[in-house]
Amino acid sequence: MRLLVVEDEVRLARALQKGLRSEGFAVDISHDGASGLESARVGNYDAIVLDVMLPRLSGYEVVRTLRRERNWVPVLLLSAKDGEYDEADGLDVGADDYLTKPFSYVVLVARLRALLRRGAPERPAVLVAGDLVLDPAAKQVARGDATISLTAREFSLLEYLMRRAGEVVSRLDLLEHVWDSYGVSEANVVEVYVGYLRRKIDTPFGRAAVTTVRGVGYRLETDGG
Amino acid sequence: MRLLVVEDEVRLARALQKGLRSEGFAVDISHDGASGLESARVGNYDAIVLDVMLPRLSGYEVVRTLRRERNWVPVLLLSAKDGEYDEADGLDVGADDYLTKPFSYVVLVARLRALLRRGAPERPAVLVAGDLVLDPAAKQVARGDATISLTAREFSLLEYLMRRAGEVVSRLDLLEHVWDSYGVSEANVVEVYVGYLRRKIDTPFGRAAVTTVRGVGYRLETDGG
DNA sequence: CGCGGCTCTCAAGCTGCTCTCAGCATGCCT
DNA sequence: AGGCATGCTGAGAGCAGCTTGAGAGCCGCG
Repeated sequence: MRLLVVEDEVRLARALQKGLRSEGFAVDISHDGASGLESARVGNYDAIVLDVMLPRLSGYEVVRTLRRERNWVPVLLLSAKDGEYDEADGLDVGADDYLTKPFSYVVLVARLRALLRRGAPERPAVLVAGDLVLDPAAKQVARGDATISLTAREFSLLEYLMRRAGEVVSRLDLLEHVWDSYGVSEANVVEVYVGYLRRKIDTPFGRAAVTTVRGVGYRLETDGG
Repeated sequence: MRLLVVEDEVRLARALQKGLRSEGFAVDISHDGASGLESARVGNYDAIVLDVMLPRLSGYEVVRTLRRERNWVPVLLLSAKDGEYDEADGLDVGADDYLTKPFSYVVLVARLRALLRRGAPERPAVLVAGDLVLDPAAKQVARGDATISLTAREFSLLEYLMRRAGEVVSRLDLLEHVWDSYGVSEANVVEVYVGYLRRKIDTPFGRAAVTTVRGVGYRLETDGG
């Protein structure tokens, strides 16, 4: 089992390396966010232990970036703060587990083992379809390198379509899940909003992620069109 | 994403509804166990937030009943007690996650997101006949590597034929099952549509998946022709 | 209080799907 | 082979369903 430990505090990093090695892990160390990200990309690790407070690039940024790049290596976050916000943020951002400093070494090893057992999570925290990426927590959408700004309604619509990517989703289904008021709305809200969405995520890129299936509904292509 | 919140404390329920709506969820409320169960049954929710201490029917009972009815909607339990027994009970009973009151709103949202992420419903199987593949959920058809675009009627026709692959299906049978209106249609709709279908799934590939059985009907070859 | 942005309604216009009809091709029986 | 029955196909009318633009109401913000 090959681990990467990203931790700027040198003594703690050393201690972890030594301890984990004695548990039988192969352990590499990075001391800042940027080099940690770089190592994570190329290193083919079985798991990563990642401090949140890091120079150059925070642990959050590192996980988020990895997940954007569809790298689902198990990540265990370490944070000095113990606010609830941190935990939530970390998990939202795509980490798999979380420990607050000061942590017990034994607990760390136990959690790591659990992570490795579980393997990479089958479902990432961000939704991906081809070059379309939607981050529910950050409320952000990107196509390729371009960040796309959506209104709340447009975002919900795209999120639901992406969660059911590949399937045809009916208008009624959308009314029920994206608009609270199922049956209340008589008019063609759904059509209108699909139109808005296409103008933002399809037209500028000359590709169609959202397909109309006449008489049935709409389908988001799993390959992003 | 459509959520049901079952919580008897009116102010908390309101607050949750407001907050979750601002996150982009569609939120319904029930104030007791019995009506919550009823809503859960018919509401087609993506997830349910369920208080344990409820009038008329406890949260435990609600989950237990749902699971008995083979309803696997993701459920997050909320409890005022914080003994470990509760958690175990809740999870035993079939809940997917658990929070103790007082809980952090941010954590609730993060856990909900995790639940929704996990709750990917697996798609129903596709129909296969030789190199012909039909996906009812995606409303898509492929022959070998080529994706074929069919109209709604053509799709229904092929789907019915594929479900009865190998059998000879009569015109009357098709009128009844593919065209709602059995007997209404006097003309040769079926022939016409079989024609359309062949032009799309047979002619371009130089093979005949649909065979005419004179005086009887049509048969879809199990080996795709 | 005015402004801008978001949500939703409405109506007009267009696309392309569905079905009919008529004529042609093919198969079957004597 | 001839003649009848059955199935196939091309053309086109009608229309349901989708798209789009314009604009009204509403809310939050300065």
